[in-house]
Amino acid sequence: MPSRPSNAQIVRLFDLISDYLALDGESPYPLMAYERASRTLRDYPVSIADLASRGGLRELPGIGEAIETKVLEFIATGEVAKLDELRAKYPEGLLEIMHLPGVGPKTARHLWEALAITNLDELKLACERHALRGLPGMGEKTETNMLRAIATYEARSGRSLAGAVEPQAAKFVEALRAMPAVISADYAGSLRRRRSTIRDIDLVVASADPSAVMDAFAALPELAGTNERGDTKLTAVTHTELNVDLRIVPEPSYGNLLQHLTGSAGHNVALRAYAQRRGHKICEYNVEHVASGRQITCATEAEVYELVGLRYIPPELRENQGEIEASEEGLLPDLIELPDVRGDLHVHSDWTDGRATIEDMALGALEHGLEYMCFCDHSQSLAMARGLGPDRLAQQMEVIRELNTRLPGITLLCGIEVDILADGRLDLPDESLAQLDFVTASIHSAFSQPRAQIMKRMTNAMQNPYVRSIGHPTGRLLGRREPYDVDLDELARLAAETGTFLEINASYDRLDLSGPAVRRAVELGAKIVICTDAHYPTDFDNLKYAIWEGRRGWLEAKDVVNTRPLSEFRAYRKA
DNA sequence: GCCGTTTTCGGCCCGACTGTTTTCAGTCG
Repeated sequence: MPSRPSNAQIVRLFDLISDYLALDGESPYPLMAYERASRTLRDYPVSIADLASRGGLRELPGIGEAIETKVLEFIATGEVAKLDELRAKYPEGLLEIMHLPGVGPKTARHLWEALAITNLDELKLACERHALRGLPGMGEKTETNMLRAIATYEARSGRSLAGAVEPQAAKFVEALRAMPAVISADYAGSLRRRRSTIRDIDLVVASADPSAVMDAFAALPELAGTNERGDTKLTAVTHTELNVDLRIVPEPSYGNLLQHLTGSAGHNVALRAYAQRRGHKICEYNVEHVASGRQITCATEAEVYELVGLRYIPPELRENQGEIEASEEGLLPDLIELPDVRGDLHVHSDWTDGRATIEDMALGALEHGLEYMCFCDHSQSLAMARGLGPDRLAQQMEVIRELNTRLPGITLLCGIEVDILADGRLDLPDESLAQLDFVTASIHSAFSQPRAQIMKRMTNAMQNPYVRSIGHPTGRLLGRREPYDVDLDELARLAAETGTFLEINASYDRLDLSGPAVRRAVELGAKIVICTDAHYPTDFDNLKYAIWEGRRGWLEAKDVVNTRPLSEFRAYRKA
């Protein structure tokens, strides 16, 4: 009997089956069913194998008889016959190829059949040798685009989205804090610095009984297994195939270790050099006063910084980007916090690609303590999202205005996320835009245009008197799509000049603008709006990710327009 | 392959744009 498979192994099973079926030319609906099942299983927090063994699998949405049978087959035998059949027909490397942006199953299979390309390396070589342009439907541009896509793919290298991982890390911290032997617990590392992508979860614990903590931790149901275990350190792997490092120290050194493991490496090197010049030596267990040889342990991180003569530096700033100098000179920013945000100006509904009604989205915003919110559904050119033309937009306005009269506690505004078309025109006439309280303009097409054309589109949009903000200004999708070729400095200058706001989009696979871009934009005089781009009522929870990204960009509430009460927000005018 | 106050078959968000072409695959949220 094989050992119990991890959730990630089971999820991968169905990802593979649907990928191979796509190569095989199967109709799209079984594929969609496998993909849906895969998403459901991926989000399931504890052992799927246990659930399946109890016969509970079919209670999950999207799991029917066929998929349950395959999970049980996999648990019993470690194999699935259907997948083995498919594997025998196609080289595995085709799957990577078909997941490149701009490439699909048909193209991947075509490349294999016509040029015997079976993996990314061979594809790269073929592009470099211009072997693709001889094939029907492919040309010079195809080769360029594929080479760029391969480069992006190779750079992503196994990092996970912080927004997908943080809830799990927070649960680990909660579970640790509930253990009797635990005095303090936090996550550290890049997750604590609020990087948008992370490699693993670092957990730090203060306890006098490390062995008891490790025993209890290793038994948590979210863990698929443990790898190594010493006296003070344990490494494990979650069902989602994320590595978790647990470090345990005595309470007096907790601040030292937390500071050390939060990093970044660059920050710690700079901090130690700074401390050395002031006669101190910092290590992960204490701060040593070199002249006297006295070693001082720090129960809190703040003490570490105080001991070397610095003001406390928030984790988001610890990237060796001038934070030590700013701390020394008393010039650290007064960073924005989640409760500072009073309104959300980018919310979708089921009138386009949102998944909830206008009323449910409004209630979601109300429950999250927002004072105002603006519906900005898609405009007509985004047909797949059933984007709004002038007539449906007018109808939607009536619905929103009516609801606004009978929903106390929150003000509902009418807006649109209008597409900036490939030629720079907006997707709706000014007469429509003029009716609205707020207009966000976004690029959703022709991403690969040269910088001059992208900037022409941005300029046209920002110079429109009704466009109040630019949505997800660079279009990046973390780990999946590079930003379009935006000149950030020019964008920020234009934003400042025209009085157009720049968005921090809170979707955790966007976080666009990025922290560093925010810092630069504010330096150049741009004002920021922080928006969820919510498609579900629960998406208002994502606001915190945009706050984190903003904090990484040294952002203060005063530079964010939707931290203002509604009356002040309304008073902002375009230049 | 899943689902059902459309219950055991017939739906499954749906149309313009891009790069390459003369009929189409893939992408956009």
